[in-house]
Amino acid sequence: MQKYKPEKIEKKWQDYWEEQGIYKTSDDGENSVVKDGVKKEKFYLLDMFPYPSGDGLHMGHTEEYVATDIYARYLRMNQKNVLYPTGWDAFGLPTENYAIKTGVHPKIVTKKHTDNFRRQLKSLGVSYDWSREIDSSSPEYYKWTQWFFLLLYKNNLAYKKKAKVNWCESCQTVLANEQAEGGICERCKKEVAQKDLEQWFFKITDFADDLINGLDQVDWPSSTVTNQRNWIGRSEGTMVRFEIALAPQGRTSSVASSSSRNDLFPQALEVFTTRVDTLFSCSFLILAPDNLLVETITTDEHKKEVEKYVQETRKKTNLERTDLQKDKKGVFTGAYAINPANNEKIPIWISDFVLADYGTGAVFADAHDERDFEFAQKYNIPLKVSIRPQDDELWQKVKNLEECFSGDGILINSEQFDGLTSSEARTKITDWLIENNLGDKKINYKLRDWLISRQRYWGAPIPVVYDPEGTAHPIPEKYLPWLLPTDVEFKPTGVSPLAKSKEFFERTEKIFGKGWTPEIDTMDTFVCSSWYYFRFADPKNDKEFAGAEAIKQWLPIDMYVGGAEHTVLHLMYARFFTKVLHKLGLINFNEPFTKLHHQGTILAEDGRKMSKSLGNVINPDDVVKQFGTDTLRLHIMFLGSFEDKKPWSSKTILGPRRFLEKVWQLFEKISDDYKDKQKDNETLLHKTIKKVSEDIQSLDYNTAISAMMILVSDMEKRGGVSKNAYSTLLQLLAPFAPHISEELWNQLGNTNSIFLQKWPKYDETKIKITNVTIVIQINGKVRDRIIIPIDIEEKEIIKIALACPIIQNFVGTKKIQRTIYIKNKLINIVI
RNA sequence: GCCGAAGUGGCGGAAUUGGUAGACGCGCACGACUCAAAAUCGUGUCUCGCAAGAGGUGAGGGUUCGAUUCCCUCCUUCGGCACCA
Repeated sequence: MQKYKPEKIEKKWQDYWEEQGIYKTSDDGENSVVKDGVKKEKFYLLDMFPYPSGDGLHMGHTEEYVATDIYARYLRMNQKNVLYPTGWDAFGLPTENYAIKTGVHPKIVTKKHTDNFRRQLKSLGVSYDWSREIDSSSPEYYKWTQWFFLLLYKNNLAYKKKAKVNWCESCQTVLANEQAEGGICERCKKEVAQKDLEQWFFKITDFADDLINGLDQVDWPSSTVTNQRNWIGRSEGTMVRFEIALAPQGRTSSVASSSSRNDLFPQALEVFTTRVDTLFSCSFLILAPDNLLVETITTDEHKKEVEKYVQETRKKTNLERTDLQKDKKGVFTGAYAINPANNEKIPIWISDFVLADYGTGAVFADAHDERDFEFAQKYNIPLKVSIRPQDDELWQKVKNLEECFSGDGILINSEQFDGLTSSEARTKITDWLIENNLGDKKINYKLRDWLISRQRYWGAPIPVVYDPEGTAHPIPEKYLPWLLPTDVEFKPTGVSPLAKSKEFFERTEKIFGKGWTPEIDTMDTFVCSSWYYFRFADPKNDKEFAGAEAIKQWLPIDMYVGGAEHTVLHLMYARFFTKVLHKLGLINFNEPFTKLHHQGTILAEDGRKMSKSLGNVINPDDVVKQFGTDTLRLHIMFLGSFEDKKPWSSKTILGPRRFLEKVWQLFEKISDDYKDKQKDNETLLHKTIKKVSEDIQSLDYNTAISAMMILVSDMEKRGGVSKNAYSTLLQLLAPFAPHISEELWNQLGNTNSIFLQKWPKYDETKIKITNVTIVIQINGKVRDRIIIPIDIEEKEIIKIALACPIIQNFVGTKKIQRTIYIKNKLINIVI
């Protein structure tokens, strides 16, 4: 037999599997029916489809796809009908930037990159069903992305409004949040400002509660569930109405002189709070500078100062505005409000630590909030307390306003509510406010509607046109796909590149009439990735985004795998789309991803992140070339637990390679002339079948590999192995190292692929052991071990244990206080 | 600051309804083979100790016959959110 040379066998079997259609999923027919007529159980296994970057596949991809591939192969060998597809999340900014730099069209760049990704994936032996490949930048795909936009629009879930966006003055373009991290433009390193623009939004906030409730039904990592909950940020509280006290000498000229303004003058202002128990100590109100009420309520006397402050905050960048270190500044408006709890007249201030777009853009302030406390001290606003902490020492300080107490406690200075606990008071005060028409229960969310407009080229055009009056009209479905024009300049000019397309505008006028113009923004690429998992069920359908039957057969996804870094947004958006479809009665489930796993990051050998700038990136292609695909697959799974981050090691990869060499060498030692039954260690073999099967199901691939290593070492030591036992070993190894397993399987004389075999079953009777090692402890310390037949009773064990010389030494004449016996495990003698 | 995850040999990591800590792999040491080296094989490898034994899973306490595992306090690292009233 020749030496193990992976480069000679791997390509061969990859081609063979593809020719034989081993990975192909069929919706019906042979593949989904077992011989006896029983329908195979479906399993939809999905990787987050990759963005095909110019760097090619990195180690994180490799880890993820090899892990799911092992799972897919295991499922198929267990007679599951598996849908395991992939495709390309191909729209996006890096490709567009590359086009700007080089002048090469993004379509050509994308083709180049996806070709490379596909080649790499195939060389890793990943068993995707390539007949279902999708590309989100192809018209066949984005036709349906646009269809989804129209669906949302028709159901009042898509709307246009003015919104603040990140604007880089130097680049003359809008930036995505990721490009404006820390308020600095990624490209020119200059500060990013806020700018108001008309933008399209999806009404994801309508589904806030559904998105929270659904989290109870899914089997996801708890940290991801928590992150989603925090992101939605549901908080229950109370809306309190404060009457505005008209200051008679105040707003004379500008407000009073304008009669229309006078009519509009607000009677009351609403404030959201989760701490209504502190209402009696409320000493002032603070509004966000961009709250629309600011202009109306400010008195002439304070007008100048307020305007100056508002101007200043408008100029601030995001970075400055959220800088916590800076102390809180604000100005008095001259206006007053009435505290509904005690009818006290309290001043209204403005400050930019109050956010305009959360709650009502106004807060009530008191001594029981750190920020309010600090603010009041700075501007000498008188405070009082209404919550008494348990701790007396703390109470002395709080009472004298030396320290802020923001926890729950007992109410004081709160009239009929005195003596209640904070949580009791929150209910009772709210009820009282409702009875007196002074407030309401209210639930607030941090979640905002999803801004999907992008002033970019490489994305799906928003299917909207404007009539000559500027009113938006959805494009009728029959004109989809609403094609992305090709006659554009990529160089950033401050407007969407589509604005420069002659063809695009001519097309619009031709179809809709003179003076009609197209929407020139494209959609956020997250829109494309919010529904792609439906498309795999029916990727060639040109009548629907996916046929109802196909959806029914395959969805929801049984296991979804991808990195933990972008999952809050992507998973949220994808769940939102599913919930929309469910609400509209188009599907009968409301969570798309039943089970979710995140792979841990593969760090560089030095423990840092792999990055081009650090020069510590390992390219999977190089590893395949040097060691072979099977070794790479085994090694990356053997590095550690799938969900933990772990450093790459170019040294320890020798271990898995040696292991495969041993498996290869072992072929020479197959002998059916031996009395195989005696030769094989059947207990170990069946234990290994059990261990590997269980570990694959829980993605504990590292320990599964370790179990196979133990089995192979044992076979080696015995100097021979039966063909049966060796065949079983190859079957266990096949999902992990498919090429070598298929090769050796073939050399055994099998004509069928190993992947058409049934997964080995273990025999419970062969695992059953007759002798066990019992640990003898004295006072909880291990002193000796004895091997005895299984299931011996305690009395018997004590007798045997006490007969051991070592134990006798320890016990001597001391009295035995008690003994603890754990059957077939240990005996602990307490003296 | 808040939320979450994690801290185990020289290194990557095993082990949890509380029951033999360090599986498996790398590295290292010694031995075999070799003119030699590589490769391969064998033996050993938590620390201290000749040994008997003692100590040991980030630190300190607690519960228990027994704690890497459960509880409390603290430290460190990583990830996410970041003035959300």
